[in-house]
Amino acid sequence: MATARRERYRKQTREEAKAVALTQLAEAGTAGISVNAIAKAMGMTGPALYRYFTGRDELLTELITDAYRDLAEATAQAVAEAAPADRFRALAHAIRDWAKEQPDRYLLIYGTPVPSYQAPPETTEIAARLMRTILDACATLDGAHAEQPGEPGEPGEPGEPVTDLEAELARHLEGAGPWAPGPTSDGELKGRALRTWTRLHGVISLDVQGQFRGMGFDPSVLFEAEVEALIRGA
Amino acid sequence: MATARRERYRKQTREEAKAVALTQLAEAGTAGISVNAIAKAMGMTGPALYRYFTGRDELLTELITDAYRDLAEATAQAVAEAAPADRFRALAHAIRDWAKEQPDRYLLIYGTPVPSYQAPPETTEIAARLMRTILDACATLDGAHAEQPGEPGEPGEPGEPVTDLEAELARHLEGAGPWAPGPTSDGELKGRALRTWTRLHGVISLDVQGQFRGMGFDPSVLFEAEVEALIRGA
DNA sequence: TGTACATCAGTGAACGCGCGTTCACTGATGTAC
DNA sequence: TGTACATCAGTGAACGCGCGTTCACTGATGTAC
Repeated sequence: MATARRERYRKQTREEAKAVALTQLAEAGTAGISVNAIAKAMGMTGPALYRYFTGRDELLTELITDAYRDLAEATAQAVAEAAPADRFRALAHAIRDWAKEQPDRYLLIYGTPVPSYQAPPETTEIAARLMRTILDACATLDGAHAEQPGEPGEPGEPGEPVTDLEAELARHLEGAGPWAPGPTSDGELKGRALRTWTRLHGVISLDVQGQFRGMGFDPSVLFEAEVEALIRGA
Repeated sequence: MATARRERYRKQTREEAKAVALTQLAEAGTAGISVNAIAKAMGMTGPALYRYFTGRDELLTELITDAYRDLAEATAQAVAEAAPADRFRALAHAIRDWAKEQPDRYLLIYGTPVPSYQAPPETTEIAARLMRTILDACATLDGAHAEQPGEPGEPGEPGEPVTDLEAELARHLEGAGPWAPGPTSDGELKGRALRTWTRLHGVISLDVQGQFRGMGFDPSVLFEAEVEALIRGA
């Protein structure tokens, strides 16, 4: 079918538009992403882009979901490829590496939310995928048992539907008491995952935002210290 | 002098403008802060505001430095008022409380940086004041000695010039090796302060950005856990 | 292989809008004698 | 207390700009016979 070629071109143009949008994001932030400017950069006029996106919001949404998916996939893959004992470290470094390579995309999803922009529910679902990978990685840490659905040995299988993380978290947390210091209860595991998330985000986001600039120390050393502290179970 | 009254009105108008700007910040983010709209909300025309600010950038800068100062002062005061044993907890809660009360101002200074906006050096200096308070609070933790200039007993004395934190940090870090696990060396103290900063920021920023929404757990419990972990020296 | 028709990509003009900023000007408020 | 002058606050018109989005239209690319 010749229609397939047309379809391919279509996809290609969409991708190009998003790529240009990302450079605008890097240069001028979310507010700097402009339909007209993207079109111009691609050598066409503004309205042409409306053949590919219903409007600016759809483009933005696409950028966001892409970023979530990208990060989740990169992380899941890194974890899957690592030896069992290295899984947690692999997780941490995968997230940080991704963020450092594409700071603007990281901030797009984990930075200050775009005001008056409501993310579609789809977004939350993809975001949960990363959380799931973190959970699995935490389960590989010493003493943690592995009764998670989706065996920790193969974390983040792509096709598998994401379990209802929210409800799961809620259940475990109210069941075991919040982060009870008992020996690796379920609540403990969830707490670990959450703390992993927040701590990694703490170092990564401040680093990526340039808040460490001029402070005369190596952010990656600080990051390493946090990772080891997490492994130590602190 | 009648001139004093005029001066007072002037200051008052500036403050009102900034207050309106803050509501705009809350509603539409940094990009939503508009000179014309602020003026209209105050019942005057756009150009009138140019009697009070040289332009939009000065207004923005003022908002940012105000936020830094406000947070630093609130924190320093809370620490100073606390009993020695409670200083660290007081620090942590002061920062979080401030952020939760004024999420937009917190994100203004510790969120995604305004693109193409260069903060004046003055900003860094004020930001260092908070870091200084954190350092002092960390020094009150078990085993830490207190040879910091500006006695930890009275942290954050307002008038005192901020010591060159950057150089200080660099010196200590290269001197003692980065966060050597020795018993409360200077490097260790600095590492603690940094980790305190990044961890608190991790929980606070994600919370304030609404990333925990719908996850079915109480963010303040997570925060508490992090504070206690920091005190435990983990 | 050729022709008739449908679908799609892209253009150019136009819409209303709000932005930051400048400029010349009017009144009001202050100061000095 | 009254008058002459200087300073300041605020207005209204105008500048150029870029934005998202719509609309009618032209060509090109595909499909069906």
